[in-house]
Amino acid sequence: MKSSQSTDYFEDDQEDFKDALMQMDVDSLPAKADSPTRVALPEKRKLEQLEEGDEEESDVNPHILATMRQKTDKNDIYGASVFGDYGQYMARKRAKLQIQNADMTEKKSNIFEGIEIYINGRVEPSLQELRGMIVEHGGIFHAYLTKKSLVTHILAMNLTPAKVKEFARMRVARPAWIVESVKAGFLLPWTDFKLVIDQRADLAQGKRGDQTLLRPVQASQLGKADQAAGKPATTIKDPIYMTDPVTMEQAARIPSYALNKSNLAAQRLMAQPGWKQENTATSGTKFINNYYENSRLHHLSMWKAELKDLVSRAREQNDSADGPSSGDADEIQTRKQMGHGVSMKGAELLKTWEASSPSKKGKETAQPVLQRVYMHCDFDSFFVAASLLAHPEHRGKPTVVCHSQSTGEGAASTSEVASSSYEARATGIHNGMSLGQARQLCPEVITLPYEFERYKELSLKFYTILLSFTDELQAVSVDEALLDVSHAVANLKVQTLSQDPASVTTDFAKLLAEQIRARVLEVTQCQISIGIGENLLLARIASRRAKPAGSYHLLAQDAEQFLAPLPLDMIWGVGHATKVKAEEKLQIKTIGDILPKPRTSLVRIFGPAMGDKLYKAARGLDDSKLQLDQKRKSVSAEINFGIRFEANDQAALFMRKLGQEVASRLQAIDMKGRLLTIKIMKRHPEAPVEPPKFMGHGICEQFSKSVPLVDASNSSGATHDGSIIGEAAWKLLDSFNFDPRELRGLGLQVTKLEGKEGTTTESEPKLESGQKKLSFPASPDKGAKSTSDQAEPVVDGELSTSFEGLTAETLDRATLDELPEDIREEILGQLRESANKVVEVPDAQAKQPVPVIAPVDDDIVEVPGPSSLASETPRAQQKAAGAVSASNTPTKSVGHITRQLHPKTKTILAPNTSILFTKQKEANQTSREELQELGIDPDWYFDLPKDLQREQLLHGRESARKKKFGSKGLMNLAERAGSPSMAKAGGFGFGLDRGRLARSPSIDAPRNEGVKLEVKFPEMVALNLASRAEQADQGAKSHTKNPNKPNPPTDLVNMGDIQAHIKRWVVTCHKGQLAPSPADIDALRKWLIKCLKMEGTGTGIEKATIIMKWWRELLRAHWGEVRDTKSMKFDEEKLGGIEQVNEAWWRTFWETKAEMDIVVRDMIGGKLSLK
DNA sequence: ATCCTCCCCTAC
DNA sequence: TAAGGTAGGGGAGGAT
Repeated sequence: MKSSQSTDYFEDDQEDFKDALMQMDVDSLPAKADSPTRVALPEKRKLEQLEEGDEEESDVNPHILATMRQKTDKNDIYGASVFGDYGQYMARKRAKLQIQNADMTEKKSNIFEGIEIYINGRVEPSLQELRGMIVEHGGIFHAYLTKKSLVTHILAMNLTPAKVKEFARMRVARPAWIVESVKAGFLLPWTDFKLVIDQRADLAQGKRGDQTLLRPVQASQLGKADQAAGKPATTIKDPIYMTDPVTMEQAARIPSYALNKSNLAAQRLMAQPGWKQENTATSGTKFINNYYENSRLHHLSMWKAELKDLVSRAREQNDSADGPSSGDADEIQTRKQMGHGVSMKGAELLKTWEASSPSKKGKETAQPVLQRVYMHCDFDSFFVAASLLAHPEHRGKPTVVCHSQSTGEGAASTSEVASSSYEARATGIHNGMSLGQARQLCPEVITLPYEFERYKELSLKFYTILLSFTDELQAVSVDEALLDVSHAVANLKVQTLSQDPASVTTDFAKLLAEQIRARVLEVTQCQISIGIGENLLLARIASRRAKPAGSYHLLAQDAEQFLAPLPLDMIWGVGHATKVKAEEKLQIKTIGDILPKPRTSLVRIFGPAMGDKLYKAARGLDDSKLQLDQKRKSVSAEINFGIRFEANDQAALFMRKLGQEVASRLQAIDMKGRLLTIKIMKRHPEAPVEPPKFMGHGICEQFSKSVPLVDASNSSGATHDGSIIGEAAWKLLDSFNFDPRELRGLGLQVTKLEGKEGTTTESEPKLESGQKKLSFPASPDKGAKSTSDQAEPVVDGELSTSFEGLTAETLDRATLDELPEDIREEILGQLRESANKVVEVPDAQAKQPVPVIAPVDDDIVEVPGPSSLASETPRAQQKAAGAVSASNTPTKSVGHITRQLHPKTKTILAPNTSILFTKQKEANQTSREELQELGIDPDWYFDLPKDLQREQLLHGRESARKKKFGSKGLMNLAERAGSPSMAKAGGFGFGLDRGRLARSPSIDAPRNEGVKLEVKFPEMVALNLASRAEQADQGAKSHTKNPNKPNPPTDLVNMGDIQAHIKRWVVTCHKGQLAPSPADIDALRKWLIKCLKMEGTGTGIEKATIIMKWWRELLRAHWGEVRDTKSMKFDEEKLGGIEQVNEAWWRTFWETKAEMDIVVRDMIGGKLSLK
């Protein structure tokens, strides 16, 4: 590993800080040390922790630090400094860089950047050697321990009792930490080397855990002594990792795990029937919805599915664009020509060039092989980075993202840290630990709430950019992707060489990586790191080394040496279990330890696959390929949190709801399954009734069982019927005869999937036109109806936050052309605007990638198929339409804009399509007949004020036109999830938060509701609630897209009117046993959100609260409470009918509440209270 | 031998 | 209060 390849920080903007630097006293750094001695690596370490190991910025030199501190109140090294906020943060970064550059001769890396160390007592290696290593790799050595706060860590091999006490709040590590980190090339978690004074062995700990943590450790911040009883205070982090201890074995790994300790707070709450009913799985649907909305892991999974689909469709689009059907795909073509990776031209040229070059000869000439280049790109502490965009004041401070926002100092929160800033990691905090543990390590740690919406937006931007470089991309997760940039690199090389032949020695892969990084930083304001390698193994490992904020090309020739000192689980696919097995059976601790082992031994112990993987990995080899276009093999849903039943009817209700959940997910991707497997977690007899983790499952025994699913209406028996699945699920659970009170986790998985017709594997045969095979059968695709007389497809909001949207907004020209001119102009204008935002400098600068999203989707273009489909759900329609039109007409793209790039607030307030179209000025002349056809009650209609009548009418017409495509507004999750686009996406909805939102009314409730009643909620302005500023704001952005359109109605000026309006809505729907229509829901939600955001926060929130309470009361009065355990016996008709409508209403209510909570949280923190 | 089922393991 | 999901790879061992 050559340091020359190490990360480059902010190489672009150094000048800005010249002056800042001038003021700084840049001392020469100490001399270098000699090579470290080899030391065994600690056994536990996790990838994430390694990542954590790299730290963020801070000052390089004590003098600078001191200077900064002088002007600061806090001693916190990461605290505010003279430069203030973000500016200073960046300044320090640069300052550091400058200094490093100035000292280039000595500096080997930045491994210890931000680390300030004091060495206590005699050490081995010697103090001189350690000091050399520290300084040489970017750290700061302190000869004296004047002010403890200036030192981030202390190195020692032993401590006197007095010192133990003195260093009680410090991080004390063994010298091996430095030695091993240098050897590894990046900062290893210091906790792995925590100095243990009293050695009792200890051992491992939680899997994710890293630490070998010991107990008496330095008394460090952690905690006090060790734990002994399951005091939360155990040593350091006692991971009560959630996911962790499920079995007794796992629990045993966690020294501090309070096996016998019950969570008293939880116990107390659980004792309250009311609380339990409201907050545990006992409440059924409400709990499920709420839970999934807030589960980060659930979101992670959903996002991944969506992104895979996004990428899949992007590739598909490109494929067809390559084909003969050039036609309208100009955008695609353009992108291909401009982009780096799409065109093969460069690669071909390069092959030719290389083939003809003297060095390459022989058969290669005939078939030159393109050098593979893979990149692993991911964000640096994604969640935190995302939140910091809105809270720049916290930059540079130890920050974590978690659910609990309680400020209580002593609060031993069991909320899990999902993401931590590098500053936080420097204190020993790491992802996966509880907030309580984090607070022990760093009492002043700042907690930020989740912002799922934002993550998705950033992710879209990220993927959009990546796709502009290459479409050979594998979505790994919301913040991570693997790229095959072989062609892009080749292109860049050819391009550059043709202009500057002298640049042969340039590392074009790294050059490209920096271009990508710069682009992502520019667009997202977040740092990503990129690892480069000729295979996936190397690329993934290189990205660790690249962090934070850098890129690193791990050359094959250096691979073996680079990998040797790394812990086994740095290898992708190797986790805790494998690591332990390797150590126990073969004494293998590092990747290098694998080298002497024969392949046969490895295979014998780890099996053919893993054995071979390890054997190759040690040699830097890996033949795995990017996984593109995988077909779905299973669909599942499980909840292992908050499961606390009293009786079987509650468990039965839950299983049925879960069955419906799984069914919904199957329907969303248009698949059916033939095998149902249930997974049960039951409290371990020796585990406390209430585990340490609040509402957690604690230590459990697990069971599973499967049964074939049989759907009489389908020849193969495969089904996606919620009733069938739900009933089978309950039977399975019931067959175990478990005491319902002992259940702690339940899950359902459906396998043996098949597509609409035939098996998943081959559903494409039916696609006629021998076009290229569409990799994603379920994806409808761009077959836009040329004849659509329905303007509806041109949506804007719809894509907005959904991933598909990201994809690109593809507009059907014909559709567009049919729009009234003013509206068309408006849309095009917006698109242009967006485009400009994204595309840096339009035009032909051939080298800059065009950040335009791949023209993937068609959601927009999608038009409902023939009327025969009308009776199906929106999703089904989409699917069907897609299936039919799939390979024919290529999409006509008018523009590809990523609406996602718009600021969040805008997204939220942006008018949805329905408004757009509704606003068309048309006479509101109608007849009772038409009204009835539109599902509007004539009497009610004529009672409305004129403006409202118009709204209603237009809305009704629009709805009728788009039939069930209803929710186009999509600004809110709910709709998004329910949108047709999502359906095809294969994801279950994506709502930003929860798929189910979207689905709610449209899927779970009886069909044909949506169109019936359309209630248009008045614009905020009309309520006189909005301040002048708000009005101005609205006028400027969120208002209507049609400038000519007059302001909305002004009749509803008081709360009473609004309430009456809602009442009408609820009552009318109740009469017809209709679920709320997406359009109405959207309208109400938008109204509420606007209300919340009004100037003078308090007022708006208060009014919104009143409305919510009012709505809730109406629901209670007309629909009653949802959870009626009595009527829970499975009755298909019931579930399929009224009960579902009922549920749809409640779900809508709670989802709306959740959505508002998000807004409120962003505004003032906390949630909306409806008490 | 190969396939199927029931797991465990891993990743984010 | 907290929100410990979800999908795919693959191994062990039995059925074919």
